[in-house]
Amino acid sequence: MPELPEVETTKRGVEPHITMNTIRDIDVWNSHLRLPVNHDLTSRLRNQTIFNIHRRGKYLWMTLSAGYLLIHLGMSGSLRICHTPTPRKKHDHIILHFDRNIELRYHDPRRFGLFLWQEESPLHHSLLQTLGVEPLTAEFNARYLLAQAITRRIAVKSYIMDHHVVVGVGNIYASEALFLANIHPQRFANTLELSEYARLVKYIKLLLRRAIQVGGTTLRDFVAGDSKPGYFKQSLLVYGREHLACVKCASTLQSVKINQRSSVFCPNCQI
DNA sequence: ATCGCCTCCTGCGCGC
DNA sequence: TGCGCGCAGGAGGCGA
Repeated sequence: MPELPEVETTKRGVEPHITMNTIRDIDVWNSHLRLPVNHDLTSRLRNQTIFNIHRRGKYLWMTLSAGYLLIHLGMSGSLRICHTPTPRKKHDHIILHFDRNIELRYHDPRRFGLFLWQEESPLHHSLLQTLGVEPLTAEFNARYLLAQAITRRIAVKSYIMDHHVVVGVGNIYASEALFLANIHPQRFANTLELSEYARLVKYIKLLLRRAIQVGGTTLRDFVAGDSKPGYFKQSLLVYGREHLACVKCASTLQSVKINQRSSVFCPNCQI
């Protein structure tokens, strides 16, 4: 579910409720995530104050009194703020109980996410060490993409979704950005020119910024941290529109599988 | 070094 | 109404 805008929206949604608030109790209903939740999570977190929350790629991490909490939402995860008492929903796997009757709930039907206590800064964790540049910084630019692509004979769509290159570009935004930039998703990454990467960078930044502004794309059950649904989905131009008309030229949009991921594009506009 | 395939898991929408 | 099937936004690990 979450791409970078959803994760950023989640961060902003939960931030005012949990920063400078203290965890008093922890319920772990299911510890079987992508990596198992620390067996001693409850004793580690009890009576710790959360000082701040950060995002790196699609990872969220918090600084606590005596350590760190590293969270990834996987494909179906979400965090939400509840006020005691709120009935537990199916797949609410971890509940942090704070002062002021506030709860932070980690909900994840597919359990591809992470919820890890860390002694050291998560930035040193092997999972975060190999991440590429943040898409909304100056480091992410056409020259960088061109240089990194020299040895990459893979579909450009797979290339921009590779988080060792740039973080936070998932299937939806990759499809949308390639459409706006008029670039065919199956072109090999090492065949694009600088001007093409410049267009791609421009539209990736534009799409991500816009999605963050409106609070993340709504898909299925995504609800932002403050329980307000995002409403970006209606502006998707190709994702989920296979067989419909291209908004630019009215040709019929096609779908191909690229690395097991459905990829919708306009065969006329994208070359 | 690089690439593509597989996997973890549940829920949903579709066609029959 | 019920059932089986394919598909889903992530990302690490594996063999080739």
